[in-house]
Parts: sequence; C-alpha cells; structure tokens
Amino acid sequence: MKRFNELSNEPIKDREHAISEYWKEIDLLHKSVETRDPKKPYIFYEGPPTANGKPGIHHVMARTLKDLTCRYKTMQGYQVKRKAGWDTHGLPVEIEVEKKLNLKNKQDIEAYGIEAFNEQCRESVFQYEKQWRDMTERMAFLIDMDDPYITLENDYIESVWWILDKFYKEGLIYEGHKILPYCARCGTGLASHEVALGYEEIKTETVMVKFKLKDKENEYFLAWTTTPWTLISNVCVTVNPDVTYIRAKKEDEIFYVAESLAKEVLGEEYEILETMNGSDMEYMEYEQLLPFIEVPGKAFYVTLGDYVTTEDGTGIVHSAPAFGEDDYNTGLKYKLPVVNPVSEQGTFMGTPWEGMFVMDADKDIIQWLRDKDVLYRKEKMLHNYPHCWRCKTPLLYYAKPSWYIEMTKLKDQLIKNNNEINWFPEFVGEKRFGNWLENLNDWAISRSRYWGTPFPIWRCDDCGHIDSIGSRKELVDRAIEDINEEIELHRPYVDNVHLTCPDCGGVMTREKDVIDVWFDSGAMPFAQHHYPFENKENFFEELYPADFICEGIDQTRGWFYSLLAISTFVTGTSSFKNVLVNDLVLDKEGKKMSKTKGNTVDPFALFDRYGADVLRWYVIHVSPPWTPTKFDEEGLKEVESKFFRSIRNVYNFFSMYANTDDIDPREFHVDYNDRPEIDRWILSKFNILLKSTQENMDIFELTRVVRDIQEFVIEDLSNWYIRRSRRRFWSTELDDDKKAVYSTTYEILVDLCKIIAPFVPFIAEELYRNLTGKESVHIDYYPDPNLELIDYELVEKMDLVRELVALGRASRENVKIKVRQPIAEVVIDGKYKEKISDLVALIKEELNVKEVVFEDDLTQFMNYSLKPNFKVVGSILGSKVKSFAKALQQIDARKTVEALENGETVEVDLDGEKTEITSDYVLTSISSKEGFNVVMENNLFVILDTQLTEELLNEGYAREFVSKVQQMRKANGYEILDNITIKYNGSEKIKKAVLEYKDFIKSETLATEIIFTDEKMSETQDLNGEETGIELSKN
RNA sequence: GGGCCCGUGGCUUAGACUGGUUAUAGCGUCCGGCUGAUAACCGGGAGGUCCUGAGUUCAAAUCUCAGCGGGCCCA
Repeated sequence: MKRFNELSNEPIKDREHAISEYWKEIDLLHKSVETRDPKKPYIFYEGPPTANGKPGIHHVMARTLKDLTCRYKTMQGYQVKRKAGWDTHGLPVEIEVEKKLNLKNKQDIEAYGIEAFNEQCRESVFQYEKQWRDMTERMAFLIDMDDPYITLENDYIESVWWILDKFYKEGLIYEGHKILPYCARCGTGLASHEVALGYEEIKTETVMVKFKLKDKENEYFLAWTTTPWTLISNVCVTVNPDVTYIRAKKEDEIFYVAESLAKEVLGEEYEILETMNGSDMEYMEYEQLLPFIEVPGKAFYVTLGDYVTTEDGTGIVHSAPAFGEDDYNTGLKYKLPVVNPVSEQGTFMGTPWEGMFVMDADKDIIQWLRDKDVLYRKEKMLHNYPHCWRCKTPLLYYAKPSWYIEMTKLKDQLIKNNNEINWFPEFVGEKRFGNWLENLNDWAISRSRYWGTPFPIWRCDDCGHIDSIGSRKELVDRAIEDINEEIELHRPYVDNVHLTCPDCGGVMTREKDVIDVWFDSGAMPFAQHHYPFENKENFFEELYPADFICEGIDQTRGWFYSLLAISTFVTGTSSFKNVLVNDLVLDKEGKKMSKTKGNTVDPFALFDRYGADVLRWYVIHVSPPWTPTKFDEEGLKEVESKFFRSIRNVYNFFSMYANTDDIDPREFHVDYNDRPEIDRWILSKFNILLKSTQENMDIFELTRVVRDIQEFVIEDLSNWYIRRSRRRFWSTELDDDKKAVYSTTYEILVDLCKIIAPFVPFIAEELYRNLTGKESVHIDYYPDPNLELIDYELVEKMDLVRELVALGRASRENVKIKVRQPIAEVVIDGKYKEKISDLVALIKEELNVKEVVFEDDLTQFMNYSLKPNFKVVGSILGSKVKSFAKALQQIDARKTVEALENGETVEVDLDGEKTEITSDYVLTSISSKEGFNVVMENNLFVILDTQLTEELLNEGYAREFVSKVQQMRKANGYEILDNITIKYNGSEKIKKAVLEYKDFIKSETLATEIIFTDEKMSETQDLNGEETGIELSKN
C-alpha cells in the first residue's frame, strides 16, 4: 500500500487545473474566510481594475502580491475577506466606444445620443470580464469575483453622492477654472495621456517685455514669456521669493531683473542701484502692457511663485491665469481675475486681432510691442510643445469652468495621516507622495463628459441657487418629475430630473458634469459596502480601515491619493494602514511593455508552459516588488529547474523509500535530543529559516523570503541533508536512526509546504495533501519557529565542515586524485579540533580519507602575516593606520602573534612614536609555503597526503569496480532490490583487489556471487587504467 | 521643467541605512569530477574603470555634490 502518493506527472497546465477544480469543490474561497474568527479581521481592499482591457503580466505581479499577503494572513489566523471590484467609468471607456462607433468628438457623441452612447459604454466595460476571471482562477488569486463592487451600480453611486454631498454641505466644493490642454480645432480638451502622444519640437518666439512701474518714469520690470499672445491677458508678473533681484540702470532706463541673469540680459554695462529678494518685491505695481481688455478688480502687481526659475529669461515671468496652471494657481492665491479673450475656436475676441488664431497673432503682437517701444528683446527658441494627436494643431492651455474640492484646507491633516501609514517601500510615502502632498492643489472634480458618476449638484435656472443631493431618497423627495428610487442614475436620465428651488420656487437643473473617476475608486472603502445606507453597525469594527492594500507606483497620485483624500475628509483618518507598492514589469531589455512595440508577454501562454506557481515564484524571486522587474523567460526556466525540481525530488525520494519500506513517520516520534547531529543541524537551519521568513514577511521583504527558502531547499535540504542521509533511508532495520531521518524529513517537508503556500499555492497544496491527507494547506496555520531547536554553534560547525570539504575537493582536483580513490590522511588546522571533532567521520566520508589529522604547529607549511584590524584601529590611530600597516609587515609575525595571544602587549614604532598594541589591533592571516599541496581560503586550509599505498590503490580499484557495477545495474534496468551475479576478468591487480574487497562489493551491489573467469567479455571497463571485463546477470 | 527610483563581470542580482583594504551569489561559458533520489550534483578557470568626475575621510561600491544614462509620475 502506498502511504504517500507520487507527484503528478501530468503537464503542468493540467496539474494546476485539477487543483483549481479541487478548490472549487471544497469551496476554498469561503472556507478560508469562514474558518477564521471574525473578531480578528485583516482587512484588504482590492484596487479595482477596469475590465475593458486584457489582463497582462503586470497584473499577475500585482495580484500575486495581494494574494500571497492575504493567504499569509489567513494562515496566521486572521479573517481576510476578499471582495473583488470593478472600475467601470471614465474616459478610457468612452474612447474605446468612440473608436468602435467611429465618433470623432463630443458633437458626434451628442448627435449619436447620450443614452445610446452610455449603453455602449456599459456593455464595453465587461467585454474582457471572462478573461479576467480565467486569469484570476489560473493564477490562483483567491478573490470573490461573484460578489464584487461595481462602480456603475446605483448603490455605489449613491454612496459617492453621499460623500460629495457631505463635501458640499461643509462648504468645500466651489466653482473655479481648470487649465486644460485644449485643441481649438477639435473643440475638445485632451486627457493627459492624449497630450503625451503629441509632443513635438517647435520653434517659438520668446520675448522679453518692459512692464512700466506705476508712478515711475523709465523704470520697468523685464518679464519673459514663451507665449506672446497671452500678454493681452496679463494680470501680474511673478518672481521667485528666494531669488535675488537687482534694480539696475542701463543707459537712461532702469530695469528689474534677477541678479544671476543680469549680465546675460543687460549686457556688460549697467549700474546696480539696489539689490533685493524676490519676496521684497511682492505687490509692487505696474501699468497694463496691452490696454485692450478691462480687468475687473485689483491687478497688475508683483506676485510670488516658487516655480519661477533663473535658467532662462529674466527671472521675472508674465502671468495670465487663463492660460497656464502655475499662473492660474498664482491668480487663485492672489484673488486675481481670470481674463480670457479667446473663443472656443482659439481666436481672439475683441482686441485689434479679433478673429485671428491666437498663435498666428504672435507676430502682429510683437510688432505692436516694438512700435510702442516696450519690446526689450526677441529670440527664437526650440522647445517641446504638445500638439493634438489627431490633427497636429498646437494645444492651448485654456481655462475651463470646473468644480473643485478645496483639498488645500485638509492639507495638514492629509500630511499627518500620511505619516501614520506604513509604506513599503518607505520612500514612496515619504518622498514621492509626501512631496506631492506638500504641494497640494485643490481637486478638480468635474469632467464635462458622459460616462461617469453624475455630479449631484443642481442649480436654479432663475436665481442661480445651488444645492447638492446626498441620496436617492432625497432626489425622489425633491424631484419635480414623478420618479422613484429605481431611477437610473447615469446621464441622460438623471439630467432630466429637476428640483424646485427652495429660494425662489424656480426650476433647478443638474450641472451636466460627471465626476473624476478617481473619486469613484477613492470612495470604495465606503461605497463598496453602500455605506452609510447599509452596514452602518459593523462598519468600523469589521470593514474599515484596510490593513493592507497593494498597487502599482503609478497609483501614487491616483488611487493612493483619492483613498486618503476621501477618507481623511469622511472619517478623519487614512483608509489604509499598510500599503505595498510595486513597480512596473518591463521586458528583458528594461523597456516598458507596450502593444505597439510588440514586447508584451501573454500570461496565459506562460501559465500553459510553466504553470502559475513558477510564474509567481519568479516574479517575487527576480527582484523586489518595488524595483522594476525585467521579465525574462530564461529566468522562469531557471527557477523551475532549480527550485521546483529540487523540492519535488526531495519529496519523491522520501515517498519512494517510505512506500517501499511501508514507513509512516506519523506513527513514531524520536525525541529531538536523540536525533543525530545532522538532523539537529538541518532542524536548526530550518527553524532559523522559519524565524527570518516571518520577520521578512511582516515587512514585505518578500524577495528575501523566497531567496532564503530556495537556498535552504536546494543547498541545505537537498544537496546536503538528503544527500548525506541517503544510506539512512535504505538501512534495513527501523532503528532510531532511521526513524529520525524519516521524522526530520517529514516534519520539514510539511512545514515547508506551509511557508511556501502563500507564494506557490498549487505545488504546496499537492505536497501537503500527499503528506498529511488533510483538506488544504491554505486553511492550515503558518508555522512558528521552535527556537529551542536552533543551535547556532552547530550551524557554524557544519558550515565549517562544509567549507573544509569543499577545500578538500579542490585540493584533490589540484593533485588529480579522484574522490573514489581513498587517501591516507588530510591535515586540518588544529584550532578547529575541539569544534569539529565529532564531525570527523563526515569529513572522512566526504573526502574519502582514512585519517583526519589536526595540526597545531603550522609553521612547517604556513607563513604568517599580520594586517591591521582596520575597523578597530582606524578610529584609534587615524592617519597613522598606514604606517601601522607598514610596521606590521616588518616585524616577526609569528612571534608577535604568540605574544599577543598570551595577552602581552607589543610595542611598534609609528613614525618615530612608540605605540603599544593589543591583540584586537591585528588580524592574522596565513598563507601556504611553497612546495605543499595546500588549498586555502579565508584562513581555512586543508593539506592532503597524496602518497598512495598499495592498500589504498586496492581499495580504489574495488570502489571503482562497485561504481561500474552500479552503473551497469542501472543501465540493465534492474530493480533496486534485485540480487545479481557478477562475472569478471582482468589484470592481477584487479583480481587481487576484488578478492580483498569481496564482501564489500557484494553488499554494495547486492551480488550473491563474484566469479572470476577467463572468458572473453562483451563489455570492458576502465578501472583506473586497468581494463576489466564485467558482466552481470539477475538471479 | 519638477519630483522620485535605479545604474555592480555577457545576463539576473547581494552588499549601501551603520565606510574597513580579497565585492555576493546564481545563470551562461570553458575544464575536470561524481552519480542506484535528481533532465541532477561537486570542484575549478576565465570574466569587474562597482555609470563618470569631484569632494569628505587614514580608508568610499557604500557618505556628499555635479554630470551622464534608464525608468516612473507630474507639468
């Protein structure tokens, strides 16, 4: 009877599929939640992907991180709910549909009909849902796709409305302007990713112009601009508060200019009249330059802005709030008017240039400036300027009316809350996100688009009174039309709902805008549970805030911000405590993957070829999540052959012998103290691993974790412990030693399954179920290290032995004596005698030597030399370190060492100064004297006795003979337990050796008889240069 | 234009916070060995301006500054 099943040899794809099916069968998803205590929640928020694109390899990366963390926490006993989510609104969806329907702009959409258009958007959103589901299942992302939150649902929208209403009621929503990149020809604003498509180098005229100071003659601010046409809309000039400016006389005019640019701007000859900081110039007034527009309110004075640089121009910039974001923000700060004489078609209204496209008017405006003698200088400059990706027209930055949330009022609290968040890695929160919060602007919340959460603001057609709506019930109650709560909340339906104005009794109409999709996703902590309309009782106990979220670094100003912004306002706290940030997945050249470059990787093909486990292990193994992952398929192969084959082989080896011998380690226990040293060693190593694994898991040092585990499995478990212990597995008698090796191997394998389970759920499950017969590793508990089993001294000892063995092998290589040839002795430094004497047998076997000799007096083989112990001596001797090093080379190293070891101090001469040194000042190193076969490294060495006696040579022949027979057994296809008869012929040397070692050969090869014959053999072997015929037959 | 991250043999990387004189390991490559658990394994060789330059220091892959190159985000 087989106690331990063999591992499946089906193609990886089928193997993993079968396990997926099993999980469905036992309903692992719900079981993993229900077996855990709801009083001990670990809350995870899924950042919603949009389903209108195919899942790619970077999603596998992000979802592996999410999944493994949730599995890990579940195994630690926490209850981790796994609600999926879909992001369904937004411009990308609209653009997909526009392409599909061949609509070119907003006019086309309106002509097509908003109702029909939005219907198409709704359908488009779930176009790829099946692929997403497939991927989720194949990569074993344990998440509930049957009960997701969906941002387009009425319940979701209602919660979003509730939040917006709260913002409005607290006076944090206001109307303003947003500076948008705008294509005048297409009549449409462009999204940032569209802008990025159209950058082109163009030549523009830049001008320095003279703004005349108020009430002063011949005194001017010299201001610089790259867009002369915006000068008409000028309302202020801006200087950097921290830059030094001068007031200088040149000929008979006086100019203000940045000190560092004065030479360049004014030439060599000018006289400095005054020096001042930018901040001193605030509010100095000047006269309007182009007097074509009436500017309401106070304007035309100096303002301050950090963004003004002294790299180009004059250090003073002209500002027109309608046409630049920095300008706009400055205007806002100084309550300056937004002056916009430009039509939606990009032409001037009024002014002498009425009807001209603004950029074409540059030349004429410059001429006008020249005529009025206010043009100081003009030059052409090359720079990168965005163009419309459709029609190549240069874009204008243009003020569009927009609604804002006054986030700047919450700035201090946002910063405070951010400091409470644990960011992994830290620098994203501290630097990238922290800096961004320091420069926070108000949140432009409205979009004049179609497919999105409608903005719940109504305005009275008559008196202009504004109200916001915070729930469906409120909408129904106040609606003029006869509607109920089932109303579809999207456009155009909601546009048709009007309210009665509480002030004048007039009709109120909804603002046509939809809201920024980031607001949708940032509202998810509340909206996913339809809070506060539902789940109000248990919200703060069981549903909020998240202990863990995980997304890409591109979400810094996206989801991470919108989550923090909304929750800070709603609850005063951050909605997430820990956030793991991952960087991009690049191709193996380090280039971004993109469809147009054709360097994308299809995750499904990789699942087929290598399996999800290999892919998951690889993405964590190759580099830390927060560094860009260079994806290389060769790396997958490496991980597969190294790690996965090793762990499978360890199991196969164990199960094969356990099944053959009918041994079940669960039926006995050997006390740890009674286990052999090598068992206590591997258990030490393993418990050290368990300890570091948990510590690293908790700080998301996941790459360290998988590398440590992989190292342990390959080097310690497979290549040393199992290899060293092979004979113990097949020993005939079930004594304590044999029990120990089975117990140790079994215990380690079972716990190993558990610690790899979060990373590689499939193979862990297969091994676990084969080993334990229990239901699932994923509902078992994560093992804690047993600190009592850690013996650091033993670990150090074994490491030393392994190093010595490695040196011994290298030494054999040098003298060309193969390991199968026994040698008489090996000499090892006597100072290790005490430490490793009980492992001498192991060294003997590994190096195939008869004696291990510890030598105290190394002077016959070794030279001593001394070096400063820099770390110690550096701070004491300082600059004298170099002469100390020189001095050490000159004194007698051995005598000095002896004296220091006896606790004496030694005096050395440092630049004529006598200095006493103690033993911790120096490090001793040894090097081999010429003429010995010494191999050494890091002060460790071994010396082989290379003289081979006849006796040793005989044993060498015998071992060689055994080896050849074993190879032939394997080649002949004999079973491990088959008995055989050996016939051989050969030289006298061979005959003698075989006779001498007859019993040894018999027992090693399971031969019942070894017969010397004179017959001609069909096969001959080379035994250390002796040709020998060998034939086997099965008994 | 601004912010952040990165740059270590042909490739993937450790080390950097806390400076210490022989820079880590794997892959690949070449040579040799071993094998009745392993499409394995073991030993060795070749292969490095630690992106460049300057500075701090007795001492810099590591700290500072400047530059170059790559990436991301924002303009």
